[in-house]
Amino acid sequence: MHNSEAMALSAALLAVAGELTQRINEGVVARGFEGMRPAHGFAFTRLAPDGATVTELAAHLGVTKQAASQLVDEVVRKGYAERRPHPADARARLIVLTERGWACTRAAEEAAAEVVREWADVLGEGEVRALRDRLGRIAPYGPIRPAW
Amino acid sequence: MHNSEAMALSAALLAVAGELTQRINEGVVARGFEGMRPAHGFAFTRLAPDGATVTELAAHLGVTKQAASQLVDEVVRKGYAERRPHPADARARLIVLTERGWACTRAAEEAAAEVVREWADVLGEGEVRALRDRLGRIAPYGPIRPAW
DNA sequence: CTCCATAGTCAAGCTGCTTGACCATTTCGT
DNA sequence: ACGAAATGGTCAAGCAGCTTGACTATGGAG
Repeated sequence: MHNSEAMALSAALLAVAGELTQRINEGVVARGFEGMRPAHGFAFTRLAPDGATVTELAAHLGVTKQAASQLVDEVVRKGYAERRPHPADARARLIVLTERGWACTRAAEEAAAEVVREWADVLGEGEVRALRDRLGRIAPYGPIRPAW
Repeated sequence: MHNSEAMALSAALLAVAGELTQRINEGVVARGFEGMRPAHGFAFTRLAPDGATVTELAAHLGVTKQAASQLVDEVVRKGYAERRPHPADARARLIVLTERGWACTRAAEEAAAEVVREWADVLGEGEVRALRDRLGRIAPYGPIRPAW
């Protein structure tokens, strides 16, 4: 595969990723969750199962723990999460989503599903599943980083 | 397709896009082009064919023309591009890549090809081509936006 | 020729991130 | 068991990249 083909793939991938992020965020805001940015959503996906500490969140987002703490301040102030004492470590705090935080997460899922449905209209359902499987096989493990 | 499947696809897509961006940028820096950020690369892809004006660049990147002008200042100062008088409009300036700018673009292509080759090792060459084709069919036309 | 739109820049301000410093608690080495 | 080092978290200051607002110079429509 030539370099120019690799660039074409890269460009398409980044364009699709950029549009997806923007569309999800717009969908979330349109559903009444104002002032939310994409980074909040990525934080929520880490907090969703059982909560997380600030340090874990920082690692997930690929930023310093100060930046993560600041982001937590913001979502706590807006009512999407709360800080609880950590059950096993008195230094740490467990950040967990509130009911409003869960509602916002569901809104993001709906918005994502809308975009994916448009892709299915173009590619067909099976192709979209194939896309998911293939991307899943090359997706890295590390922190989620902004595309640029 | 359920919402959770859409989210799985979205997460994989964004993770892959984030890693690709980071790896390309690291590859560019490792090849001796220090102080380059991903945004520079996206600017270069617009400048590459025949140059562009600041306003066109701003539209391509989805930022204000002041921000684009500032970015041009930076790449001009670093020797990757230069401002020339526009052949058809005395208000405008045509921003074109220097030889060093072209070298940097080639370095980005090599770095991208390296990452794509790793994908081919996992998925196979045919699957990667299929990925490119499908992403190309759902890629939007508008400005290239940062993933978040 | 007049009037408005457009290309570009200068200046000021904001936001989200970084680095550096610090305290409280846990964990490790002996 | 105890002191030292590591870890979780926050406060504070600074910075980079972006925004809005204001302005000049040129182009184009009537």
